[in-house]
Amino acid sequence: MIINIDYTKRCPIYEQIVTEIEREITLGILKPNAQIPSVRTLACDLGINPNTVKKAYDILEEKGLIISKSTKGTFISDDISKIKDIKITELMTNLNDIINELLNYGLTKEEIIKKIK
Amino acid sequence: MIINIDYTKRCPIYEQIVTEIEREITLGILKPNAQIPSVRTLACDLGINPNTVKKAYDILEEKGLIISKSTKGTFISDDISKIKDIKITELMTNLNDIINELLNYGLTKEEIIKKIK
DNA sequence: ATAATTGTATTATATGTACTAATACAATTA
DNA sequence: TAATTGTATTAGTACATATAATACAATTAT
Repeated sequence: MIINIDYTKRCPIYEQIVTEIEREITLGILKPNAQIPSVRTLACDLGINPNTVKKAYDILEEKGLIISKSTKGTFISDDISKIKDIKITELMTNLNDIINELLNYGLTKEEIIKKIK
Repeated sequence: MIINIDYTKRCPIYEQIVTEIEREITLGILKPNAQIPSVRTLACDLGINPNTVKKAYDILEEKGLIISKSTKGTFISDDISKIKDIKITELMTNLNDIINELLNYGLTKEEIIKKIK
Protein backbone atom coordinates (compact mmCIF):
# COMPACT_ATOMS: atom_id res chain seq x y z
CA MET A 1 0.00 0.00 0.00
CA ILE A 2 1.49 3.28 -1.11
CA ILE A 3 0.13 6.44 0.46
CA ASN A 4 1.40 9.81 -0.55
CA ILE A 5 1.81 11.91 2.56
CA ASP A 6 1.62 15.63 1.87
CA TYR A 7 3.43 17.43 4.66
CA THR A 8 2.38 20.82 3.33
CA LYS A 9 -1.28 20.09 4.01
CA ARG A 10 -2.97 21.25 7.16
CA CYS A 11 -4.53 17.80 7.27
CA PRO A 12 -2.55 15.64 9.72
CA ILE A 13 -0.79 12.50 8.59
CA TYR A 14 -3.03 10.09 10.45
CA GLU A 15 -6.05 11.64 8.79
CA GLN A 16 -4.48 11.39 5.36
CA ILE A 17 -3.99 7.69 6.01
CA VAL A 18 -7.62 7.32 7.08
CA THR A 19 -8.88 9.15 4.01
CA GLU A 20 -6.72 7.17 1.60
CA ILE A 21 -7.70 3.79 3.02
CA GLU A 22 -11.37 4.79 3.03
CA ARG A 23 -10.95 5.78 -0.57
CA GLU A 24 -9.30 2.52 -1.57
CA ILE A 25 -12.03 0.58 0.17
CA THR A 26 -14.86 2.43 -1.54
CA LEU A 27 -13.16 2.17 -4.92
CA GLY A 28 -12.76 -1.58 -4.51
CA ILE A 29 -8.98 -1.50 -4.44
CA LEU A 30 -9.03 -2.88 -0.92
CA LYS A 31 -11.51 -5.74 -0.75
CA PRO A 32 -13.40 -7.11 2.27
CA ASN A 33 -11.29 -9.32 4.54
CA ALA A 34 -8.08 -8.34 2.76
CA GLN A 35 -5.10 -7.88 5.01
CA ILE A 36 -3.48 -4.47 5.12
CA PRO A 37 0.08 -3.66 6.25
CA SER A 38 0.96 -3.98 9.90
CA VAL A 39 1.33 -0.83 11.96
CA ARG A 40 5.09 -1.16 11.93
CA THR A 41 5.39 -2.01 8.26
CA LEU A 42 3.30 0.90 7.07
CA ALA A 43 5.08 3.24 9.44
CA CYS A 44 8.39 2.11 8.05
CA ASP A 45 7.23 2.39 4.45
CA LEU A 46 5.97 5.92 5.03
CA GLY A 47 8.93 6.91 7.16
CA ILE A 48 6.78 7.88 10.10
CA ASN A 49 6.24 6.78 13.67
CA PRO A 50 4.20 3.62 14.35
CA ASN A 51 2.04 5.55 16.79
CA THR A 52 0.79 7.71 13.95
CA VAL A 53 -0.29 4.70 11.92
CA LYS A 54 -1.84 3.16 15.01
CA LYS A 55 -3.93 6.30 15.47
CA ALA A 56 -5.20 6.07 11.89
CA TYR A 57 -6.04 2.38 12.32
CA ASP A 58 -7.87 3.10 15.58
CA ILE A 59 -10.08 5.63 13.78
CA LEU A 60 -10.77 3.25 10.91
CA GLU A 61 -11.65 0.48 13.36
CA GLU A 62 -13.94 2.86 15.27
CA LYS A 63 -15.72 3.48 11.96
CA GLY A 64 -16.07 -0.25 11.40
CA LEU A 65 -13.98 -0.27 8.24
CA ILE A 66 -11.13 -2.41 9.46
CA ILE A 67 -10.62 -5.02 12.15
CA SER A 68 -7.41 -5.53 14.07
CA LYS A 69 -6.68 -9.00 15.33
CA SER A 70 -3.99 -9.41 17.90
CA THR A 71 -0.96 -11.25 16.64
CA LYS A 72 -2.75 -11.84 13.33
CA GLY A 73 -2.81 -8.54 11.58
CA THR A 74 -5.27 -5.91 10.41
CA PHE A 75 -7.97 -6.59 7.88
CA ILE A 76 -10.62 -4.82 5.87
CA SER A 77 -14.06 -5.38 7.39
CA ASP A 78 -16.30 -7.94 5.72
CA ASP A 79 -19.16 -5.45 5.50
CA ILE A 80 -18.30 -2.18 3.85
CA SER A 81 -21.64 -1.55 2.20
CA LYS A 82 -22.46 1.72 3.90
CA ILE A 83 -19.21 3.55 3.37
CA LYS A 84 -19.68 4.23 -0.33
CA ASP A 85 -23.02 5.95 0.12
CA ILE A 86 -21.63 7.99 2.99
CA LYS A 87 -18.71 9.14 0.87
CA ILE A 88 -20.89 10.09 -2.08
CA THR A 89 -23.26 12.01 0.18
CA GLU A 90 -20.29 13.90 1.62
CA LEU A 91 -19.07 14.80 -1.84
CA MET A 92 -22.53 15.92 -2.98
CA THR A 93 -22.79 18.19 0.05
CA ASN A 94 -19.46 19.81 -0.78
CA LEU A 95 -20.52 20.14 -4.39
CA ASN A 96 -23.67 21.92 -3.30
CA ASP A 97 -21.80 24.39 -1.12
CA ILE A 98 -19.43 25.33 -3.91
CA ILE A 99 -22.18 25.76 -6.45
CA ASN A 100 -24.16 27.98 -4.10
CA GLU A 101 -21.06 30.11 -3.61
CA LEU A 102 -20.56 30.35 -7.38
CA LEU A 103 -24.19 31.42 -7.73
CA ASN A 104 -23.49 34.13 -5.15
CA TYR A 105 -20.71 35.37 -7.38
CA GLY A 106 -23.17 35.88 -10.18
CA LEU A 107 -22.60 32.78 -12.26
CA THR A 108 -25.67 31.08 -13.65
CA LYS A 109 -26.53 27.41 -13.40
CA GLU A 110 -25.98 27.08 -17.14
CA GLU A 111 -22.52 28.61 -17.01
CA ILE A 112 -21.49 26.23 -14.26
CA ILE A 113 -22.81 23.18 -16.09
CA LYS A 114 -21.07 24.30 -19.25
CA LYS A 115 -17.75 24.49 -17.40
CA ILE A 116 -18.24 21.05 -15.91
CA LYS A 117 -18.37 19.58 -19.40
CA MET B 1 -19.74 43.74 10.53
CA ILE B 2 -20.92 40.44 11.94
CA ILE B 3 -18.72 37.42 11.47
CA ASN B 4 -19.76 34.04 12.73
CA ILE B 5 -16.77 32.38 14.31
CA ASP B 6 -17.01 28.61 14.31
CA TYR B 7 -14.78 27.26 17.04
CA THR B 8 -15.43 23.67 15.99
CA LYS B 9 -13.69 24.23 12.67
CA ARG B 10 -10.05 23.37 12.19
CA CYS B 11 -9.76 26.69 10.40
CA PRO B 12 -8.26 29.27 12.80
CA ILE B 13 -10.19 32.38 13.80
CA TYR B 14 -7.93 34.83 11.99
CA GLU B 15 -8.39 32.88 8.78
CA GLN B 16 -12.16 32.83 9.17
CA ILE B 17 -12.05 36.61 9.45
CA VAL B 18 -9.92 36.88 6.32
CA THR B 19 -12.24 34.61 4.37
CA GLU B 20 -15.39 36.41 5.45
CA ILE B 21 -14.05 39.87 4.62
CA GLU B 22 -12.78 38.64 1.27
CA ARG B 23 -16.21 37.26 0.64
CA GLU B 24 -17.99 40.47 1.55
CA ILE B 25 -15.65 42.43 -0.69
CA THR B 26 -16.18 40.19 -3.70
CA LEU B 27 -19.93 40.15 -3.18
CA GLY B 28 -20.05 43.94 -3.07
CA ILE B 29 -21.18 44.12 0.54
CA LEU B 30 -17.97 45.92 1.46
CA LYS B 31 -17.28 48.61 -1.10
CA PRO B 32 -13.95 50.21 -2.08
CA ASN B 33 -12.71 52.83 0.39
CA ALA B 34 -15.32 51.86 2.95
CA GLN B 35 -14.13 51.86 6.53
CA ILE B 36 -14.20 48.59 8.43
CA PRO B 37 -14.22 48.16 12.21
CA SER B 38 -11.10 48.94 14.18
CA VAL B 39 -9.00 46.11 15.49
CA ARG B 40 -10.28 46.68 19.00
CA THR B 41 -13.92 47.09 18.04
CA LEU B 42 -14.07 43.93 15.97
CA ALA B 43 -12.19 42.01 18.64
CA CYS B 44 -14.70 43.19 21.21
CA ASP B 45 -17.68 42.39 18.98
CA LEU B 46 -16.40 38.89 18.32
CA GLY B 47 -15.26 38.35 21.90
CA ILE B 48 -11.72 37.59 20.88
CA ASN B 49 -8.27 39.06 21.39
CA PRO B 50 -7.26 42.16 19.39
CA ASN B 51 -4.07 40.44 18.31
CA THR B 52 -6.13 37.86 16.45
CA VAL B 53 -7.99 40.54 14.50
CA LYS B 54 -4.73 42.34 13.84
CA LYS B 55 -3.31 39.17 12.33
CA ALA B 56 -6.29 38.88 9.99
CA TYR B 57 -5.97 42.54 8.97
CA ASP B 58 -2.25 42.12 8.32
CA ILE B 59 -2.96 39.25 5.94
CA LEU B 60 -5.68 41.20 4.15
CA GLU B 61 -3.35 44.18 3.79
CA GLU B 62 -0.61 41.92 2.48
CA LYS B 63 -3.08 40.78 -0.18
CA GLY B 64 -3.85 44.38 -1.05
CA LEU B 65 -7.49 44.13 -0.09
CA ILE B 66 -7.46 46.60 2.80
CA ILE B 67 -5.34 49.55 3.85
CA SER B 68 -4.61 50.49 7.44
CA LYS B 69 -3.97 54.15 8.16
CA SER B 70 -2.45 55.02 11.49
CA THR B 71 -4.79 56.87 13.79
CA LYS B 72 -7.40 56.94 11.01
CA GLY B 73 -8.70 53.45 10.72
CA THR B 74 -8.78 50.55 8.28
CA PHE B 75 -10.37 50.76 4.86
CA ILE B 76 -11.22 48.59 1.90
CA SER B 77 -8.75 49.09 -0.93
CA ASP B 78 -9.83 51.25 -3.85
CA ASP B 79 -8.87 48.55 -6.35
CA ILE B 80 -10.39 45.16 -5.71
CA SER B 81 -10.82 44.09 -9.31
CA LYS B 82 -8.65 40.98 -9.23
CA ILE B 83 -10.03 39.33 -6.14
CA LYS B 84 -13.32 38.21 -7.67
CA ASP B 85 -11.65 36.31 -10.50
CA ILE B 86 -9.24 34.72 -8.07
CA LYS B 87 -12.08 33.54 -5.86
CA ILE B 88 -14.06 32.11 -8.76
CA THR B 89 -11.00 30.29 -10.07
CA GLU B 90 -10.48 28.80 -6.60
CA LEU B 91 -14.06 27.61 -6.47
CA MET B 92 -13.90 26.11 -9.94
CA THR B 93 -10.78 24.17 -8.98
CA ASN B 94 -12.54 22.74 -5.95
CA LEU B 95 -15.55 21.92 -8.06
CA ASN B 96 -13.35 20.03 -10.48
CA ASP B 97 -11.72 17.97 -7.74
CA ILE B 98 -15.05 16.92 -6.30
CA ILE B 99 -16.51 15.99 -9.65
CA ASN B 100 -13.47 13.91 -10.51
CA GLU B 101 -13.86 12.08 -7.22
CA LEU B 102 -17.56 11.48 -7.93
CA LEU B 103 -16.62 10.09 -11.33
CA ASN B 104 -14.21 7.74 -9.54
CA TYR B 105 -17.13 6.49 -7.50
CA GLY B 106 -18.90 5.47 -10.66
CA LEU B 107 -21.30 8.36 -11.14
CA THR B 108 -21.71 9.64 -14.68
CA LYS B 109 -21.49 13.24 -15.80
CA GLU B 110 -25.20 13.20 -16.54
CA GLU B 111 -26.11 11.97 -13.05
CA ILE B 112 -24.06 14.71 -11.45
CA ILE B 113 -25.60 17.43 -13.63
CA LYS B 114 -29.05 16.10 -12.88
CA LYS B 115 -28.39 16.36 -9.15
CA ILE B 116 -27.11 19.90 -9.51
CA LYS B 117 -30.45 20.94 -10.91
C1' DA C 1 -7.11 71.12 26.73
C1' DT C 2 -8.53 66.61 27.74
C1' DA C 3 -10.18 62.13 26.84
C1' DA C 4 -10.98 58.69 23.64
C1' DT C 5 -9.76 56.21 19.54
C1' DT C 6 -6.65 54.77 16.00
C1' DG C 7 -2.92 51.57 14.19
C1' DT C 8 1.09 49.46 15.75
C1' DA C 9 4.20 46.80 18.53
C1' DT C 10 6.21 43.80 22.15
C1' DT C 11 6.71 40.17 25.61
C1' DA C 12 5.03 36.48 28.05
C1' DT C 13 1.98 32.75 28.75
C1' DA C 14 -1.32 29.04 27.94
C1' DT C 15 -3.32 25.52 25.16
C1' DG C 16 -4.17 21.88 22.00
C1' DT C 17 -2.64 18.98 18.34
C1' DA C 18 0.64 16.37 16.06
C1' DC C 19 4.42 13.66 16.05
C1' DT C 20 8.31 11.18 17.70
C1' DA C 21 11.11 8.23 20.90
C1' DA C 22 11.66 4.42 23.56
C1' DT C 23 9.90 0.80 25.55
C1' DA C 24 7.13 -3.27 27.08
C1' DC C 25 3.84 -7.32 27.01
C1' DA C 26 1.37 -11.44 25.36
C1' DA C 27 0.21 -14.33 21.57
C1' DT C 28 1.05 -16.25 17.18
C1' DT C 29 3.85 -17.64 13.35
C1' DA C 30 7.96 -19.08 10.80
C1' DT D 1 13.85 -20.04 19.19
C1' DA D 2 13.39 -15.81 16.73
C1' DA D 3 10.43 -12.80 14.42
C1' DT D 4 6.03 -10.60 13.89
C1' DT D 5 1.56 -9.17 15.45
C1' DG D 6 -1.57 -5.81 17.91
C1' DT D 7 -1.61 -3.16 21.94
C1' DA D 8 -0.23 0.07 25.43
C1' DT D 9 2.27 3.58 28.09
C1' DT D 10 5.18 7.45 29.25
C1' DA D 11 7.84 11.21 28.06
C1' DG D 12 9.32 14.74 25.27
C1' DT D 13 9.47 18.00 21.29
C1' DA D 14 7.58 21.15 18.02
C1' DC D 15 4.34 24.15 16.22
C1' DA D 16 0.28 27.05 15.55
C1' DT D 17 -3.14 29.44 17.78
C1' DA D 18 -4.84 32.49 20.95
C1' DT D 19 -4.78 35.29 24.99
C1' DA D 20 -3.04 38.75 28.45
C1' DA D 21 -1.10 42.85 29.53
C1' DT D 22 0.98 46.58 28.17
C1' DA D 23 2.92 50.67 25.67
C1' DC D 24 3.56 54.50 22.15
C1' DA D 25 2.46 58.26 18.92
C1' DA D 26 -0.98 60.56 16.24
C1' DT D 27 -5.55 61.91 15.38
C1' DT D 28 -10.27 62.94 16.60
C1' DA D 29 -14.13 64.18 19.49
C1' DT D 30 -15.86 66.54 23.43
